[in-house]
Amino acid sequence: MSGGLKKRAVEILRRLKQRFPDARCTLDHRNPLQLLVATILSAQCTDERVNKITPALFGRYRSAEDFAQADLHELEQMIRSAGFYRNKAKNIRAACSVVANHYGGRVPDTMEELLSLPGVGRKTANVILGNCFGKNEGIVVDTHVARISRRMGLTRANVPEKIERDLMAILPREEWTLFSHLLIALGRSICKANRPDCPSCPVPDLCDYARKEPVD
DNA sequence: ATCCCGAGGG
DNA sequence: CCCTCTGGAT
Repeated sequence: MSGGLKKRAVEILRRLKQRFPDARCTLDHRNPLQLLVATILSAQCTDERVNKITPALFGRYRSAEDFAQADLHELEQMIRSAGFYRNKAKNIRAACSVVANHYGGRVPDTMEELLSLPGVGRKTANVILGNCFGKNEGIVVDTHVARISRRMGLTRANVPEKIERDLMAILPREEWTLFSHLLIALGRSICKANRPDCPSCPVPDLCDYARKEPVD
């Protein structure tokens, strides 16, 4: 059973909150539309790079309709440095076109509606629901969350959907959004992909990886 | 070389 | 399950 696992997860959460009291969404945005665009841009690309692009982008395109009518080539050039720019430009324009034409210019606030937008998967939908609408419909599973959850023994799964389900089963729902931000903060600073700095980690005693891979 | 808050398609 | 799409930072 997962009774012990739940307690462990809650303790991990408690200590991470102490260590990263300011953990939050690091993508710059002022409204759901901007977060939608920024999140599409963030695929396989750091938030810092997305944040370098968005000021000019949001100055040039101010509404879903603006994005929907964007010249594809111009949009591509503006987001070039985020990588996958052709797909992303197409997805931004297509998603905003649906928002403009089918949702009256407002980004929808349900999982089902968000998933119906082209270029929006579970991950992007969770980011928007959690950070714009205060909803915990699921847990954002990015590469950090996936890697750390496995290292800590909170899941053994590899597929993001399965990892998400495992995490949802052991974490209090009201903490789902914060949990992602905390693990991402930990992943960027300490629990990195190649050389995790276990001695600096606030939860090495609760982590399978730290216990069997003692550093130095 | 490896990694970055992915999604869609085969 | 696999693959592709892309560029910049380290």
